Amino acid sequence: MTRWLDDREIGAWMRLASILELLPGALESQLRRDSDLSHFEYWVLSMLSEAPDRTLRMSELASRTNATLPRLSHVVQRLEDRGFIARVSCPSDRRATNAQLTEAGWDKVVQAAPGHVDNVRDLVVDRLTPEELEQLTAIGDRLLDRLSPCTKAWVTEYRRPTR
Amino acid sequence: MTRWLDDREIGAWMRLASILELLPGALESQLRRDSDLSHFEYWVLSMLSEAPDRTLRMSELASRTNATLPRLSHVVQRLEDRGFIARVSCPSDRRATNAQLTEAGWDKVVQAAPGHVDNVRDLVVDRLTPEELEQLTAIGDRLLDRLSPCTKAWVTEYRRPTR
DNA sequence: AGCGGATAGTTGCCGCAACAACCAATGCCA
DNA sequence: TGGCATTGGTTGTTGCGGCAACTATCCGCT
Repeated sequence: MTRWLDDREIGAWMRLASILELLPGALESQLRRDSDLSHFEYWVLSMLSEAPDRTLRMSELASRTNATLPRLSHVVQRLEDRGFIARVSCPSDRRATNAQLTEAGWDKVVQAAPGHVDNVRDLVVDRLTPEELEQLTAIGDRLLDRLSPCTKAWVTEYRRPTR
Repeated sequence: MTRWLDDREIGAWMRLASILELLPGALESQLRRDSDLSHFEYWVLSMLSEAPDRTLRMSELASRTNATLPRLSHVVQRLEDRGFIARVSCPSDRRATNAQLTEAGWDKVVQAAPGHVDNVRDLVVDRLTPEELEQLTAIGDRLLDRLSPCTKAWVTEYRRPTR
């Protein structure tokens, strides 16, 4: 017996579904235009830029970017071809691969970050009051509990490194 | 001078970005598995099923599904090949095309809807309290104001048709 | 009437994502 | 130490989304 959505529930869901459809494109187009990066590529470079020694294992990088390993593998491949990342086989466990940000990759993030952050502010952060920002955080936690508990765990403890 | 994100802002943004990455996949996989439809295809069929005469102009359908016209055109093409939609050139304006849900298309929505709604409940609606649902609605409105005002207008006035 | 611009859609091409199949190294246990 | 399941990644194929170019119709103006 299906419980259909009532008007309140539908309202919330349609808004979320619309955002799901619209926001990625808005993020992509700025990054593509200004830095020739996809949002996902930016995320990958950004995570590496904050990691100790600018290096992460593929599987760790995958979990921090919410990607599957095959997807990440392809993306890292392309970023390596462009000279932003180097792949180093891990000596202690030779199945594993470490992805390391190159100097050029670091420069790329540094160049891309300001425009991207401006865009995120313009599209999201600055649209919301501090209360709404907190509400969004709480709502996000609820949804991530179901979608991917380990993502939630990692996001919850995340602190921006001091630059 | 870029204003970087502080810890609260980053927290909210990372949660939203993660949801952007994870939720679409979770929606897709249920629909693909149970009904061999993408989430976007479902949305298209669903909008048609609620329209008068089960018919909408391509451009109107595009705006209700937050799609570009080229994208919609491709998708409708495939749905037509599968027998779920018929395209009829509009007599009053022969540039325009009307997309109409066929009987088979109607049956498809009817068959797919319960599982999809269950999934939406499981992933989103039932994870949130009534207050959070209202907060999500308000936050969604704020973001849609910037992302796509006409989408917001349409979503705001939307009411589920009585079945 | 007829020309120019705007509107409505379609088509072709390219790039990325999902999935499955695959390979290689490791750990475990007989 | 040999066999086997597990883990960590990579590769190949397929299908969808985005963009740009194109066609066809309509509208306005002279």
